[in-house]
Amino acid sequence: MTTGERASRPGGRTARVRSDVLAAVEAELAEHGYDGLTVDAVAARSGVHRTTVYRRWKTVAGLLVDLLQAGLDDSWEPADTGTLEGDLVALNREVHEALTARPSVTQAVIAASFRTPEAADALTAFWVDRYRRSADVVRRAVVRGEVDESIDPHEVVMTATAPLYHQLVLLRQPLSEAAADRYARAAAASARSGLGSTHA
Amino acid sequence: MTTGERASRPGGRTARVRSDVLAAVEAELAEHGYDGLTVDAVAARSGVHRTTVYRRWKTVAGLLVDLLQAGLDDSWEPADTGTLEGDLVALNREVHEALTARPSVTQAVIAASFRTPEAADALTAFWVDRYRRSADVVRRAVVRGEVDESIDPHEVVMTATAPLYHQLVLLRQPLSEAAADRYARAAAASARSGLGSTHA
DNA sequence: TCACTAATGCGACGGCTGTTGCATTAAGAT
DNA sequence: ATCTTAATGCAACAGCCGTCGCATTAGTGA
Repeated sequence: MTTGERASRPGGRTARVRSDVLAAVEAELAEHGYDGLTVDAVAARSGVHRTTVYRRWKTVAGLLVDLLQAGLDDSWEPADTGTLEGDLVALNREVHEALTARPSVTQAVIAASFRTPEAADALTAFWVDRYRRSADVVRRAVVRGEVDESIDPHEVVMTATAPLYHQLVLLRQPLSEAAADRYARAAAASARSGLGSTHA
Repeated sequence: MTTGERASRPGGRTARVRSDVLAAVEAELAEHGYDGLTVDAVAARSGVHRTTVYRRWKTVAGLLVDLLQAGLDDSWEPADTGTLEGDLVALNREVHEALTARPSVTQAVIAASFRTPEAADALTAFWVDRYRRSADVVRRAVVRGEVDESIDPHEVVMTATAPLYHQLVLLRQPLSEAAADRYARAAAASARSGLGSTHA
């Protein structure tokens, strides 16, 4: 992210068109979900011509990718509550909120990632970045002496969050916030007892 | 599944058309993946007319759903190795195999489930059934006295398998069979130490 | 064997998607 | 102010997708 945007003519109109289109994408997404997201509808709502949208964003997935990058909060970092369990619970609540929100932009982007490789790559990059940052909660726990250094940070975070994605995205079944908390606590407990060690 | 097939005329041609079309779907899927799966291509390859395919299966997703149901092994049940850990490892290897196979019908069906509600419902039903049966491995462990009866069977299985789906389907990153084994063992250990209790 | 009719084949159509060539507008430089 | 040219607007087009009305084929029962 923070990809310099070195266009040869980044002037007023171009920028205005982009923000108008992305706003339209978000609105259409909210109204009709990803299935109802059409280049034509976005063009009509934004007041920009169809051809322009096709030329700059190529596909519907491209629009979503751009929206994702534009809205990327580059300063995101996991909350620091002082304990591994608290950090993981906070993390899982964020994920839970993102996946159960109506409409869920996250769900829409996931759907898009199954259509075009570009969307898939953008989403993978986004998540790799998020998981890399999230691993800090485990490293902090190691520093505090809360867990052993042989623990694999990535796996701990994965263990905590994976059930949420699995249940809400793939299985498409309800999952309470309490259940999300439970998975977080289970991951924390597992790490503290040394079960997440890479050479266990 | 085992839905009686009470068509008003289930005669020879109808059955032949169905098997020809489904065979074509499988072949097309193997060659071009889900993205390249077209009703027209399926019709051409099977020698059945476009209109017929549209009338009986409605959409591409419908074809996949039917393929899924036709190939459904209705007698599936989890392996019984004698220990919870062994059962979960065996389970995770099955999931790992299904998700890393090329081409993966499972991956294709997942992709389809993001397009039409019918495919989503079929997939959800399929998975609910699988997880219900899989929960037996935990119930057997309870009977053996291996784990406490307060353990939630569903959550144990979920904890073991979710990371595989998350890593291979959503994050789209490689995952070794050894890593799959590790997640299975972690879930087993967590259950044995009582961390998966519903009232923990 | 013969009628009955469900299932399929066939051709054509309307709608939507994405592309292309050309005209027009407006940002940036002199 | 004027020029240059990137970015956008515009209209028309080809291609694909899904549907419809009607003709034909082939199970099914008498």
